[in-house]
Amino acid sequence: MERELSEILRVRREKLQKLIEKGVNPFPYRYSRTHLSSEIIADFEKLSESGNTVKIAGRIISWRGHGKTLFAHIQDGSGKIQIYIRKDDLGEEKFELFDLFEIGDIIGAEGTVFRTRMGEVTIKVSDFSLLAKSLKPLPEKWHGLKDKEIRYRKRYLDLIVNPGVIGTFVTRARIIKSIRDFLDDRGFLEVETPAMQVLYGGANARPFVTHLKALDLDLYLRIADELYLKRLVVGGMEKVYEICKDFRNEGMDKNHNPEFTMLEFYWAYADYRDLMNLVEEMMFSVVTSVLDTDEINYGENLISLKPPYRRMTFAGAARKYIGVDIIELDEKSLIDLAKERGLDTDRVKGRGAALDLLSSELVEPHLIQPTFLTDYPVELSPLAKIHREDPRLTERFELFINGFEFGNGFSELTDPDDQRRRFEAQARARSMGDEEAHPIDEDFILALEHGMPPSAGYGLGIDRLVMLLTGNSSIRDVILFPTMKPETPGAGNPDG
RNA sequence: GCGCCUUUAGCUCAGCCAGGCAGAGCAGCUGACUCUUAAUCAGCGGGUCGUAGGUUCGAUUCCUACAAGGCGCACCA
Repeated sequence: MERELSEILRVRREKLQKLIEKGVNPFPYRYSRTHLSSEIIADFEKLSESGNTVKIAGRIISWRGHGKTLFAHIQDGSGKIQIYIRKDDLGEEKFELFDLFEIGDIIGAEGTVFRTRMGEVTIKVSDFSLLAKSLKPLPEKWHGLKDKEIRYRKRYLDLIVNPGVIGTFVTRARIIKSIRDFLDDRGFLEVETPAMQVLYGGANARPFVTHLKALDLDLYLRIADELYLKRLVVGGMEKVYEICKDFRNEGMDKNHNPEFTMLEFYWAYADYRDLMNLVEEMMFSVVTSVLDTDEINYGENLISLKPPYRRMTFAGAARKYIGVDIIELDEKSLIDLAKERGLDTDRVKGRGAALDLLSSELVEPHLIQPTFLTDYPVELSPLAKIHREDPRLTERFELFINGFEFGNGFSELTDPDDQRRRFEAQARARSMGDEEAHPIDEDFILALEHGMPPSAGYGLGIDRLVMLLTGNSSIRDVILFPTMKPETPGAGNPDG
């Protein structure tokens, strides 16, 4: 230690030392608890009548000393409960030992259950032991920990002192479980595909690159698992899904973290219409099993996730919200239209990008209640099958809720020759400077050449779904450890 | 990537506009208190004012650069 410890830290070290001198192991091995705090509160009547002893364990989060008695709250994984300590009950020596404990310490306590004059369920402690000494002070109990930087960097503190944070991540886990249950129940098989790929694909995004020394080979972290899952459909896995991290080397903001969690599933012998029915059923199943309701308050909007969801074609929605049949326009007319509506068209390259801009800016914000936008222009969808009634379109849809996209699905392109032509169009866009355009994946085309059954596939950003169902407006609040810069330059280098 | 804002005690925040000994509440320490609950009462300690420069007799305060974070815009899921 170069710097002198502040008093607050020095006192904690001194208490640790005194405990050791008294023969107390400040970091023991185990504790047999009989109840969680929530169980004691739930079973209070029975426990108090029987007079049975309960044993709990957790962190001291508050402390109210009264001379020869003391109240404190102990927080465990299920909640918190008050303990009551009396010198008369414990004897002088034991009671004074408690003086060496403090807020932040993890202790075990046993005793009988009663209700205080103010009505709070409380444990009257007959014995206790130290389970872990805390050498750092906790953030304040009343204001909590507000500094977002510390909350994200030291999530453990956020979890200890800010009520509701654990709940967000419990909900997250339930959402993922309910998706698994839904798909498992319908015969989908969960699989794992490579996170490190020789060639990336399945989305338009810039990838991360890493290097495998053993093979002296550059590898890409996956931006999507689509092309691998479709290879599995070729191989006869007719219903597959994967929930995994994808990695995209792009901007970060409250809707984007460089690593994020995606669900993708593929369903052989179905088309995008079947898929929309399944997706709305899945969304309803998830929200009702997790929240016990099909309605969500998000911001100012009350959103109902009860099927059926509104379905509008891309062109129809544009006619309704823009008043123009944009699908009939060429690139120049589209850009003129965008400029006319005050949009920034500087970065727009190609007809597809112009259509995308118009829809994103002028249509999608209107889609508050769940809406499937269908039949996207072929330029925007290099992996989707051509529409059976209009060769300018694909059989693709995106689901919008509250103006944001909650998934992207289509009748999968299974014609290897058409797939090659689409890849080649992407390659041209790439050579024109579109860094996010799809690279040609010969190995994937080869797989299609062996014959892929007609299929429908869907992708859903899990983090955004968690945001929707937990009412959080930043992706960083639904990811336990969001990506952060190191506090000091070089702090991430293990060799110093 | 651009713009705006933030960074002061362990935590939550004042102070800065108009330069002059570094402040409060909680937490901590000492004492009182055997049903408190933001316990109360009396007293005490605690600071690299984000980092580095500049201006000045003197900088937490003014200026510049840098760093981290937040919000908005742009891009994306």
